[in-house]
Amino acid sequence: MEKVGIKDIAARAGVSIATVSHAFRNPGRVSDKTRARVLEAASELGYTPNRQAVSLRTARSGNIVVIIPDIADSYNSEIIKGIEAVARNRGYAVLLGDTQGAEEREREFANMVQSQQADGIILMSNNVPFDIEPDTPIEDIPPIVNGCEFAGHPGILSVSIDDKQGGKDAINHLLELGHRDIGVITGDRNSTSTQRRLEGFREAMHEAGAEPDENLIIYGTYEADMGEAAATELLVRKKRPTAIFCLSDELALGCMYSLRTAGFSVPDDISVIGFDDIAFARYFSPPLTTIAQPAEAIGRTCTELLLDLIDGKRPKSNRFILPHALIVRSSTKRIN
Amino acid sequence: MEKVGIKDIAARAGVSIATVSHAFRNPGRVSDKTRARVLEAASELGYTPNRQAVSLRTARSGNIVVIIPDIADSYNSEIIKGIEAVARNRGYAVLLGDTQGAEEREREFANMVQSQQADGIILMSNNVPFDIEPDTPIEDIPPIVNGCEFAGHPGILSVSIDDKQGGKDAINHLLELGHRDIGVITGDRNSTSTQRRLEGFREAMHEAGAEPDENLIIYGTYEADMGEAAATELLVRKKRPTAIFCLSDELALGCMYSLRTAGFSVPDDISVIGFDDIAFARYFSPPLTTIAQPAEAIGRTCTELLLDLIDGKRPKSNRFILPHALIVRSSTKRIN
DNA sequence: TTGAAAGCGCTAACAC
DNA sequence: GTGTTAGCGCTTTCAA
Repeated sequence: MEKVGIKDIAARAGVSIATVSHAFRNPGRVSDKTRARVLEAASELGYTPNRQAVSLRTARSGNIVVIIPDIADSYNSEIIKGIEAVARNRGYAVLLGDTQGAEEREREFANMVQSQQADGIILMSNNVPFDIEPDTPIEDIPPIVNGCEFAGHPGILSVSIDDKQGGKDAINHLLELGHRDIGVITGDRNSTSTQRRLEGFREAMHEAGAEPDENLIIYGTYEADMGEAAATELLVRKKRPTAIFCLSDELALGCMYSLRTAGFSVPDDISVIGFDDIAFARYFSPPLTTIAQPAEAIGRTCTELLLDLIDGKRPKSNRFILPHALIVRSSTKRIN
Repeated sequence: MEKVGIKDIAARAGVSIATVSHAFRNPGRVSDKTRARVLEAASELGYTPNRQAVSLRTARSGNIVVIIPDIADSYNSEIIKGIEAVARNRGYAVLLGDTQGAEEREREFANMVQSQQADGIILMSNNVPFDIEPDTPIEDIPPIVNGCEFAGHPGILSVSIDDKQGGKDAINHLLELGHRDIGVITGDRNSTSTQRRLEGFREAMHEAGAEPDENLIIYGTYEADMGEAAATELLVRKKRPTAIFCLSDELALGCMYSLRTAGFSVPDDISVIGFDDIAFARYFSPPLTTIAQPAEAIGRTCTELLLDLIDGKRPKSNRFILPHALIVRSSTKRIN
C-alpha cells in the first residue's frame, strides 16, 4: 500500500501528469487510446486520487456539514438518512455536527465552511451560528439551508412543513372528538416549530369558540423524559385536560407512560396526539395518533437545495413547504 | 468575507509566513511579542486556517468515518453520539457512512482513508470493507476499529459486550421465571452479535437441562417490523412459546405490538425480553426487561482506540469487552 | 528568534 | 491531443 500518485501512473503510462489528470476529469481532451492506457496503469497501480490535494486545488471540499441538536432523536435521525442519501448520490460526504444544543458547538461546526472543510451547511436549529445582520447581503452568507426551523435571516433557504397548519389539524381532530380542555406539551420555546404549532393550537381553539387554557401549556423540550415530567404536571392542574397535544412523538411516548403509571387509560380517560410520526409511533401502546412529517423528504430537499446553492443555483423561492398529514390511530377517542 | 490567508496576516504583522505558522503551531519558537502581534493580526483579519492545505501538507485529514448499517436505528444512533463526543473532543470530525447494509457502500466509505479523506474507520458491521487476507500484516491495514461486531481479521481491534454471556443472562432470567418454551427472534444471521447471543441461548438452555427448540428461532434483522412479523410466525407454531427473547429492543417493540394485536397480554400470557436497552425501552408498555449495552461507552471506546491507533499507539489487547447488565422491568413474569 | 524556500498531490491555463 | 508550468495555502527543514 505505498502511496501512488498521479505521477506514478504518468510514468507507467508514458504520458505527462497533465494527461493523467485530463484522462480522469476531461475525458474528451484525451485520445481514447491514451485514456485507456492511463486508466489501465491507474488500476494496475491501485490509484486513488488524493482528496485533500484536489480540494485544495479546486477550493471544493466535497463535504457538507449537518448541524443538528441531537442525532439520537428519532425524528432527526430519519432526516439525516435523507440527507446522507442525496449527498452521497451527488458525490458529497456528510460531516456530522451533533451540538447537544450548545451554541458554541454550532459555531464550531459552522466554522467548517470558513476553514474549507465543508462547502455548505444544513442547519436543523433556530439560530444562525455565525454573525450576520438581518440586512447582510445573501452573497456574504455561506451556502446554508435551514431544516424544520427558521434561523431568522430572510435570505436563508428553509424547508419544513406548515407547522401552524399541522398544529391546527391536530387540535381540530381533538375538537371534533369533543375535547375542549386540551393540554399541550411543547418543545423548546425558542424553537420556531414549537411556536408555529402553538399558534395553530390557539387559532384552532379560537375558531371553534373554545378558549385555549394557557395554564395547560407546559413548555419543555422535544424529548421523551420531558413528556414524562410534563404529563405529571398536567395531571395536578385544577382543570384536568381530557386530551393532550404533544408537539413531538417522543414527548407523547413519555406522556403516555406517565399517564399509564398514574392509572389513566389512553385514550379512554385521556386522549393523546403526537407530532412527527416517527417510525416507532405505530408500535406504541396504544398506537399513536399524530401529525406525520415527511422527515426523509425534508432531509432530501434540504440537501438538493444546498448542493444547488453550492453550485451557484438559487431557487426562485426561499421557503419550501412539504405536506404533512394527520394519521389517526388509537390514542385519541371521542369524549364521553 | 474575503479569504484571508497566512500571508495576509504575515503582511499585517510585518513578519514572514513561516513565523505566522510557527506562532500557531510552535508557540515556543517565536518570541512572545511577535506571537502576540501575529495573533492580533489574525483576529483582526478574521483568519481561519485552510484545512485542506493543512491536511495536504501534513497528510492528516482530521476526519474519521463511521460505517454503520443504519443511522436511524436507535441503538446505533446512541453509539454515534459517543463517537461524535470524543472525536470532537480530540479535534477530529466525523464523516457519516450510512450503508443501509450495502457492501458496495461500505467499500466506498472505507475508501475514504485511501483517498486521505479520513484517517481511520469505525466499523459497525461484520465484514471487512476492503481486501485483506487473514494473514495480512497489521501494518498494511488502515486504522480501523470494529464496534459490536467482528469483521474477522484478528488484527482488527474490536469493542463490544460479551454477547454470549448477555444471551445467557437473558435466558437464565427467563429460566428462573419458569419458562422452558422459549422463542427467539434474531438479527441478521451473519451478524456476529446475533451468533454469540444465540450461542448463549443454547448454552444456557443446555445447562438448565432444557432443550432449545430450534423451531422456535426466527432469523431476521434487528428492526421493529421484523419483530412484528416474527412474533406472528411464532404464534402459529404448534408449540407456542411462553417467552420470547428478542435480540434487540426494536425487535421486542414490534414483537409486543404483534402479541397485543393478537390479543395476548405481555407479560401475563407471554413474557418478552429485549436486548440493548435503548432510551425508549423504559417507556414501552409494558416497560421492557432487557440486557443493557453501554452504547455510548462503546462509541467512546471505539473512538479513543481508533485515534490512538492513528497516533501510532496500539493497545496491548485487541478485544475490549464492556459490561452489560440485565435490567428487569415489567415485560417478563413468572410462568403460572 | 526569524525567514527563504521547497514542496504536499493535484488542476487548469497555456503553449506546443 | 499532449505537455509545461504555475500555483492552491500551508508546514517545515535549513540557514541566517
